[in-house]
Amino acid sequence: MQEIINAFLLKYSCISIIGPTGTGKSELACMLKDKLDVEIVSVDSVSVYRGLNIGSAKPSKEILKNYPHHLIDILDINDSYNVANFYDDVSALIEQIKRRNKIPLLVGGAMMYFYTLKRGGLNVMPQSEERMNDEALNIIEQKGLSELYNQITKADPSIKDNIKPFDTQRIIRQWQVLKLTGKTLHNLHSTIHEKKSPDPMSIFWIINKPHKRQMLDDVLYKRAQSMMDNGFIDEVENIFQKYINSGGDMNILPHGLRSVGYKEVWKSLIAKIKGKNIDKERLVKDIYISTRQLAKRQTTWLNKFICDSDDFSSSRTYILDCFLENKADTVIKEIEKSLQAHPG
RNA sequence: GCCCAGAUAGCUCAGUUGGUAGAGCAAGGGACUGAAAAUCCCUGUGUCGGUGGUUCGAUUCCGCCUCUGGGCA
Repeated sequence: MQEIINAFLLKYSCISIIGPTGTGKSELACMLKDKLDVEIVSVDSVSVYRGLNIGSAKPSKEILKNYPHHLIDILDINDSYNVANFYDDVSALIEQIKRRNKIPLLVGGAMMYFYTLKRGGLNVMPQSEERMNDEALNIIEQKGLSELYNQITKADPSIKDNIKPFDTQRIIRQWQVLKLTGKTLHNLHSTIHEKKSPDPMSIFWIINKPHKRQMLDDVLYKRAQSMMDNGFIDEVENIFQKYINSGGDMNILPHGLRSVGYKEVWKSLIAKIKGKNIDKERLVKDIYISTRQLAKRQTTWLNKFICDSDDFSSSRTYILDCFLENKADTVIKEIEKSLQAHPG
């Protein structure tokens, strides 16, 4: 086994298992850990939050005990986290893990996070600031979103090509960056990259997905149902109560709760306060639909990954059928094959 | 049995003073540089319940029928 690891680390920096939600990526990671000396790094924008367990499909406490994951349970639900934070964290982790002579195994479905690794980092530009977000939201409330949009497109009309008039989130971000630097994002994208680990050419990709997205439907429906059976509502309700008791505005979701499943349950808890009963069946259906849409967006990323890059036709990439039986063995075989392939 | 209200896109419903229709959601596709499980963009032919009548022309007006609510017996 040690030989494979040495050979792997000579050629690559990490393995990335990437795929839509519900395709068994985590299970695959654990199975791989049984066969290879890896350290698992979660690439998931929701599992980073403590307390978000059922809805994020986070591995159970027992599993985490035997199969520790980095970047899980590192934040409080009110903390914000973003690609830049992730990029810093993952870079540091990869270096540390390699130094321990183990293979970093990144697993998850946060496609933009992976995309950032694939393109070798972010351009240098200001951090997103909560304070400025509030300022922007204020302007939107008083004068409307169009006010911000007018400001940014006046500074650079070509922004219209990249940001549409109703894209609140991107408009706010662009407005911030413009205020802080006097430059547009587009300008800044042609400046220096923050170059950190890993080198994009040194990532071994495993794309874990079904042949057709629709093949996942059944899995996703059952998953929504079993979350409900396992006390998902209670999980969110506890967080909800604490949040309200500490003076939180229920109409403004804490960071971690702005995600599939959580936002649906949160909404029904607000309705419950107003005297409406929670229709569990309806909720399961809503969560299912929302999850399915997420899987669609993730698949669009994957298609882009697969289509527009030469990297992805190389020996560094393996497209794995997520419904296959012996996935771990298949992956190891592919890794060995890749190591035997032409050097470099 | 009688009275009233409905029947229009996969769903919820607008609408057409008569010239064969459009929103939201869903669905499908796409974008993506510090919120990304986020945010946004593009895509609408459907026997307008059936049938007969009036009309140049009916989804729209009228009759009958079927079904679904609700009320009265």
